[in-house]
Amino acid sequence: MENQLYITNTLSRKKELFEPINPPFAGMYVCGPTVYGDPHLGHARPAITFDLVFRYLLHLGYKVRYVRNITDVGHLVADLDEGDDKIAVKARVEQLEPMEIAQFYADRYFIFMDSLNVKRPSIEPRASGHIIEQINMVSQIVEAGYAYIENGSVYFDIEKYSKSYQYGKLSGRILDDLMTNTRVLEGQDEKHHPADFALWKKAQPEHIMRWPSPWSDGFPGWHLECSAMSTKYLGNYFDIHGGGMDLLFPHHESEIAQCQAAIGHESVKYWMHNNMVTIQGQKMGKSLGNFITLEEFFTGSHRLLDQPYSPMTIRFFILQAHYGSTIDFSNDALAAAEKGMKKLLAAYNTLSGMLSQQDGPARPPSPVDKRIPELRQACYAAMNDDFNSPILIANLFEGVRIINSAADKKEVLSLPDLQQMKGIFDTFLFDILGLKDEKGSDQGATVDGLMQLILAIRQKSRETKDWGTSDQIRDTLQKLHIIVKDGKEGSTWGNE
RNA sequence: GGUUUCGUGGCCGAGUGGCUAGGCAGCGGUCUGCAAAACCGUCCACAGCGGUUCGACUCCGCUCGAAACCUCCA
Repeated sequence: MENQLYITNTLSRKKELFEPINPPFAGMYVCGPTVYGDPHLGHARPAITFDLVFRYLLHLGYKVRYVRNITDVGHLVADLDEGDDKIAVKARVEQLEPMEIAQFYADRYFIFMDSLNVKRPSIEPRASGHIIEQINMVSQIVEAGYAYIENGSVYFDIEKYSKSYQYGKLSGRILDDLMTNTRVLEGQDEKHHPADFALWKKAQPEHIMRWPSPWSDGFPGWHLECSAMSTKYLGNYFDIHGGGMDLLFPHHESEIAQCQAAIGHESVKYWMHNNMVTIQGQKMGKSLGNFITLEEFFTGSHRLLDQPYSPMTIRFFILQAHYGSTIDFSNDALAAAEKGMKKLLAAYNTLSGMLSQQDGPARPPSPVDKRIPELRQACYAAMNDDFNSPILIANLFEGVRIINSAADKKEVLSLPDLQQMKGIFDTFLFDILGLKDEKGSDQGATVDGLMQLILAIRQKSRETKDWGTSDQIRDTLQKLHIIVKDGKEGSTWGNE
């Protein structure tokens, strides 16, 4: 029980035991970004959430294929030209090729995800590269009788589908409500029913992104790419499909219907949804003028920000909440996250220092502190309980207390104890939570050597009680954002 | 209006029918040349009203409040 992974399945809204369909393989598909704007905090949340899932499944030994798409085509813009394409609209404004825009923002996305230490998925397919697969899927749905063709466009027939299957099972919606509550938009008169959605749209003459198909020159409907690409790379039945909660309806609901209609059965075993990031209690969005890009977070250049926040601070901030909860952004919360994370990393460095000084006075070699295996077990229990990263982090802080107590000589840990503790941090803090120490990486060895020299000189001045020199060194370093800490076994340094 | 998710201490954020979440901030101590850090101790909770129960922050109902989705949006 305690060594088994449970996942909250949106379909059942319950925690279910994770049993992969074809162990030791595991397939996961996550809805990726639409690349028409700079990545913001809202992009970071699902990327980090499913990075955590990816990392943990890998750690458990699964051979994971993680597919995350790039949407570079296919989203309709309802409030502009009907049938237009979001990327094409922006392109026309800026007088650039649509693919140029998509490429630019896809690259930006990759850069910022890398800085957040989000592992690259196994495959990152683009919708524009899978038009044939999408056309094939539309054909399958038409042949199965769950779609109709109007004037070169193809629509999914919700009423027909609902006779055999339940449209709305994922989001809890009822078709009757959809009938009465779906707003009737202009230009939707081709639809037989307001809830029907486009599988293929005929392109207007001025529409730039278009492809030939059996029905018309046009482009695929919004929900199709994920169904086509997930099943192409993961098979007709795969383990996990993830995404933001805002995609539950209609996107994922429609994916279920498309796969059911085209393949004859559903394609996803576990649905996972991360909750939203809010700013001052509201979802961020362009229209609200409150969205903050990742670049603005890293540079501190947005008016709502008191200071820059590093990528790892953002990552830690997100992981400090469970993926199923909303997290509300504030400067106070981010500053607190930053301090907490630094404390965690500092303790790890303390631990490494203790291990590197093992040649010195003998530590008791054998007695193993039972708190340490218990801690490891508690860490696994947290992750197995629906990827509960906040509990995992709380457990690691328990480890921090043990480490610091030992460093303070309040208690003694044996060498195996220290090594085990280090193993826990290596595994959970770095491999699974995916944090990393941001202090200078390339020149790390050089800087460290210089600092050891400076600290040695300062130590001499302290021994002769030359407090002026000692404080001068410390104060000057502080201006360079380097903090010197005087401990019982000499001084150590770290970045502010 | 419908669907879904929530309302926890100064801030963020877990969790549970009776047993300490954790972080940040505050307060008191220990340590220290001073400082920082660290360690120990400590204050501040479970929106409101009913109900079930030996006992509810945790279950049920209602009220109030918030968010997301229902139209592209992570």
